[in-house]
Amino acid sequence: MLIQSNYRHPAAVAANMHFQVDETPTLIAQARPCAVSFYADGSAIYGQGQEAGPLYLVEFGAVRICRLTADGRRQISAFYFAGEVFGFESAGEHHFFAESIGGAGIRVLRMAHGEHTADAMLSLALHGLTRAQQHMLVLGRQNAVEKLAAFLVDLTQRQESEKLINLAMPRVDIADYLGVTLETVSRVFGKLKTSRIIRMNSAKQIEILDIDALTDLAD
Amino acid sequence: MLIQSNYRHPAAVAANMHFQVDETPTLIAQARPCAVSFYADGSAIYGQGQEAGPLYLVEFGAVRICRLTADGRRQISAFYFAGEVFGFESAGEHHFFAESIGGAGIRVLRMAHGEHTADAMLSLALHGLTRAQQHMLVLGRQNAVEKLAAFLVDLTQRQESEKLINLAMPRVDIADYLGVTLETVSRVFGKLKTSRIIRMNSAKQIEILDIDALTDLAD
DNA sequence: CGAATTATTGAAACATGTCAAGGATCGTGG
DNA sequence: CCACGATCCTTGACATGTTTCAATAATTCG
Repeated sequence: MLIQSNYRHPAAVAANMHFQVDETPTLIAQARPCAVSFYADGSAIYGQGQEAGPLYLVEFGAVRICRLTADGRRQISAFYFAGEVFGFESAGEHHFFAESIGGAGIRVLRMAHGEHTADAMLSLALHGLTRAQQHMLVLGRQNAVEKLAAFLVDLTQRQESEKLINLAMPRVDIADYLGVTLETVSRVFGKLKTSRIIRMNSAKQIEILDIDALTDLAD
Repeated sequence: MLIQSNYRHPAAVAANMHFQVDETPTLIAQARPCAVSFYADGSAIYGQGQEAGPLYLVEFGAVRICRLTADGRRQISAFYFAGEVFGFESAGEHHFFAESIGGAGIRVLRMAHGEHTADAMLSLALHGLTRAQQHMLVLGRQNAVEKLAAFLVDLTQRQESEKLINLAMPRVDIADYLGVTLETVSRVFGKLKTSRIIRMNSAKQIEILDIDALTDLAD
């Protein structure tokens, strides 16, 4: 009928969560040290149905968390970048896929049990919940321009540079994150360009020219 | 209809627990007993910016969790019914509103600190996160018919009766939960009626005639 | 019973999706 | 280093689902 997801998935999915920066050192300190694994572009870090347990720290690159409908439409619920932790799930098995975007280095954090660990994880989980609810507002109540503005503002806040954004993911991933099509993403980028709000040095590198205008659009 | 202030034992409400069924008794056992408060239709149980801390158990009635955009658009991120627990937030202050729908009895659960409490809360938070992600898929990738079907299927699974649904909330709340307008909700109800998938005894009472068809639509 | 609220239905406008073509970019091998 | 194919991105024209605006009907409540 309607809304078609851009990306037809071959198979995998992952977990969920967002990280709380403050708690990350605590978690890492309590984890048993593990080597960093490299995941090639598109490869699954974990998948739906797989047993959950460890957390994952992104050392470099990016990760997407996604879920599919029966007919292959895809929703990306979150992106994770260097320094961020993901992999939360209900104790038991994963309900989503976690996949590398353009190649990523991932460190596994095998958590010891204990009160401190539980507190740190709770804090992370609650933070993720808050982010998830914010994203529901974007998905349910914002138009395409507002969605993309919100996405860009989020990226500026999570990355080092205030002005320059290097998009790790292709348009189709942005589309599936925002609940639109990749064509719409492309068109909105065009509008933001002609409005002099952003400038594009290349398809993957965005320069923020007017962060106030962008913030206003984002809500 | 109203079960006024009669405390329902956890075991008795376990059947319609939306959150992790197993953990609710644990939480209640660890909470210091508090009286049940009544919140009139539309009144706030807590609001944005307010300090978070306790959890809340719905004794009767229903609750909506919502957030507004700057220009007044609203997104409801979750409903909670009798026997369910809500009030999770990042430690600190609430980022959303919790409001009574049509009058609700709420018991405050003031949690002790400790490992068991943290584990139980973590479990609840992770479950909530999984639900949030599922709802993102609905908001971002499903059309109006699929959205409403998913909503009805969810209700049948959370309420006692398999066939009869008593909608606690008005059409506008359903609309704001599903990210559509109330007119669209009404029109989709009409389609489901003419398709013989549901029947409406009144605007608030829905009879499921073909749960398989509904489940198929929901995905 | 009447007023206020809530729900339904219709017609038209609009945003976004769909389909299609062309252009840019990237990586690889000659 | 260039050429080539594959992938990714952009843009246009048109179709369509949903919103918007408006009017009527049903329900609730005092």
